[in-house]
Amino acid sequence: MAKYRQIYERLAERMKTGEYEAESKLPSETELMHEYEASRGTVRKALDLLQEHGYVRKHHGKGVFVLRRDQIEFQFNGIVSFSEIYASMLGRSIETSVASFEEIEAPSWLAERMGLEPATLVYRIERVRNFDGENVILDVNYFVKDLVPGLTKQIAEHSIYQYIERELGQQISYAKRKIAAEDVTELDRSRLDLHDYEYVIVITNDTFLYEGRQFEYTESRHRLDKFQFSDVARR
Amino acid sequence: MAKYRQIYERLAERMKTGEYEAESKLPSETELMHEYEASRGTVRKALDLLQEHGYVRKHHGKGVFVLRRDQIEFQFNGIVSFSEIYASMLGRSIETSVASFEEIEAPSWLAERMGLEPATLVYRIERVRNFDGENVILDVNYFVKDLVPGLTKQIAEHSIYQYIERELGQQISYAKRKIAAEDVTELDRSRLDLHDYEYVIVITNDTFLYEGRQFEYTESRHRLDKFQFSDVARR
DNA sequence: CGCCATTTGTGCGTATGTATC
DNA sequence: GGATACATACGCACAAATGGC
Repeated sequence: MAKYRQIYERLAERMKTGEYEAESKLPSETELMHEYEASRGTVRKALDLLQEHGYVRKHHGKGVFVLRRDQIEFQFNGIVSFSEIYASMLGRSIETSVASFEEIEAPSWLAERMGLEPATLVYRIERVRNFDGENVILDVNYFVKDLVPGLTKQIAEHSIYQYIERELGQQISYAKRKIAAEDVTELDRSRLDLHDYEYVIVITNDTFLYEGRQFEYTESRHRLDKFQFSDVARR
Repeated sequence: MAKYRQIYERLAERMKTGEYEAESKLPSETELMHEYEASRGTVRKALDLLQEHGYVRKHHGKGVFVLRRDQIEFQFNGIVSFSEIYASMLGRSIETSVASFEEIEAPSWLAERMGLEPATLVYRIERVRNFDGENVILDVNYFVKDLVPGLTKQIAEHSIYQYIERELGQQISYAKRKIAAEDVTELDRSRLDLHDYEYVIVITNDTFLYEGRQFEYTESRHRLDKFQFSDVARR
């Protein structure tokens, strides 16, 4: 591991254990240089990384200050599937069932949205998330077959992202998300236990690989009362 | 302006105008050194910044590649007031009216939530956002008076954040956000044109200064059909 | 396969600028 | 003004990944 990463991890650990207390000032760059026997540039890279990850805040002329712990706890940032968030927030797990798994030619609206050639093959997957005996979330995923080959129903029952990153070795780069309320559709009614809610919260997700190629479009449709989204925004 | 920022801006501009095309490779660090008469470290800082802001992707041993344009458009990340987002998305401006402005002792639920001493003074502000002749968003803000002194109704009519950062010189550090649907309240009915929607989308916002002190709690209550939230998540 | 040129990644040392106290 | 601390910039050396030969 790179030296600046080692320093980063060591410092992060000392903040987590409380050795460096919240609100306190970290040793100066010069002190850290000696302590870790590194150059100033290396120490600075470690500190930059700590700031980027929300551990500390640097202040020109004053020093580097440890931020309060609770900031780091709610790191729902980045690309996480919403069911994961949901599960972790409620402290319970969700049962997932694959309601539909097919290989189709991309419909025209999808091809246009994703910038695909006509007739590109995609996997279309419907997954229903059951919580406390009720179906409350419907995920409809579209994956480009060329970019995510070998997807199976078994994989879909677990974590597709894990498959993409670990098995295929593809690096996911970024996702565009949109959240809005929509009228309930027939599909929603057939898959979810909607009671008499007339609206669902829909999260659309366009996910891209590192070269900027889009490999996924997903709609995550949540029953109104079971939807919640959290994140932490930083300046 | 720092040299690496100048290089960053120049390169970003050349990508925006299409001089550097999407998917293409940028000149190597050595070439950029000569072109901008800068050291390699400086060029690298500019490139790092470009990557952080989603313009390019660096690849060890291969080069730096321009990402597709549409990625950069939706940069709603960071801390932005939701009305700003909303306005920029529709390409029109929203009219804001301050429906209520008072200085009160923090109610107990708020004191507990924000970790305040009992009887701490806070400003309570209600603002209504009118779009196309309809009141569709109600913002209820609570600001700790000690941390945001001198707030007035006039300031609330414009940008409170701007006041905090420019006039008070306070640095806003991060915000915790939550989005969920809630039943319509009496207050919603009295302030908004709700038609017969029974639910509103509520964004709660806890905002902190750089030392980790919370100075704001806000609820932004949106009529269901007028709510939309976008962001870009990066790994 | 190995070798090599290219390109980005890491690390060091140094000098100077700027903010804070 | 002086001391301290972070910010910027330069130059150099070597490591590691990539791709062509």
